Amino acid sequence: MPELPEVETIVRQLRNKLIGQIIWKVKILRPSQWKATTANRVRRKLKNKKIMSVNRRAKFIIFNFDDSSQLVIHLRMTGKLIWSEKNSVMDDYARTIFSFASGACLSFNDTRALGALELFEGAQKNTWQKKLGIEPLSENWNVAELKKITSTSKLDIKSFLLDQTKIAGVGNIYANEILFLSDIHPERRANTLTEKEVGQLYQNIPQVLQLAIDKMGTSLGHGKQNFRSLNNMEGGFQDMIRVYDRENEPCVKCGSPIIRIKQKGRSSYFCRVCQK
DNA sequence: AATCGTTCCTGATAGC
DNA sequence: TGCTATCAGGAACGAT
Repeated sequence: MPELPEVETIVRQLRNKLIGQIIWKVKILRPSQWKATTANRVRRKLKNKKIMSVNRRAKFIIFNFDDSSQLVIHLRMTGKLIWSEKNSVMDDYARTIFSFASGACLSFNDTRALGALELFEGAQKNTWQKKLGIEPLSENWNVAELKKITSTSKLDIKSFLLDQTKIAGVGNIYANEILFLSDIHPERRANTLTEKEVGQLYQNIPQVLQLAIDKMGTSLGHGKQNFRSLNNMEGGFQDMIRVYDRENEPCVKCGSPIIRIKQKGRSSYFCRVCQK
């Protein structure tokens, strides 16, 4: 499941390929994944646009075009991007294929088809990200703000970490890992955390995400839902996972079995001895 | 305003 | 073995 580190990995790989490319044709095999528009409109609008830059905000991938419009892609659970210098390799799960004037193409593959694409232009530009919270790896990341937003939230801290309007980019794997490293029980209410615990989160959130970027993400999962970055490249952070998907396995610190619970329909994994 | 439950989607898996 | 029911979960959405 692509979270901030996985999306950042893909964005860095895409930059090397996409900047300067001009869209020639867009083949849409699953129109429902294009939000608020029709396949015909997408095809018409995107033709001849030149990609000037590729960026990330939270878990969103952004293509900025020469006319200042932007294409925003969210991979959700199983979205993948496949780059080809020549013709596209057809795949059962190809949902939208971008062909470029250079002859290269980029295929958006998505097994579960939960991913979303949207084109923004003019006044709508950047409105989509207004609701998103602080970026943990940006200069906006500061302990005073983290203290403020935790102290005013009644959410349990695990759900807080997943709430994109609070902190942008953390998903289920890293939320669990961050709480383990911070010795915080996932069911603790955000507004009950001590100053020391908020300090732990302040350090561990960017630290875990940055380490995961260095490892090019986490390739954990079953079969076709396993994460791969551009062109099916495997990440390396799965070897460093301490609690996620380790139910009943021994805690790496104390040896007691890792517990699994559900919070708002999401699995949480933790050590009941180490996390208070 | 903040929080909660439901929905989308399909391969993997558990249980019979 | 083969079938069926359940699960995985990010975020939009409507309800509270």
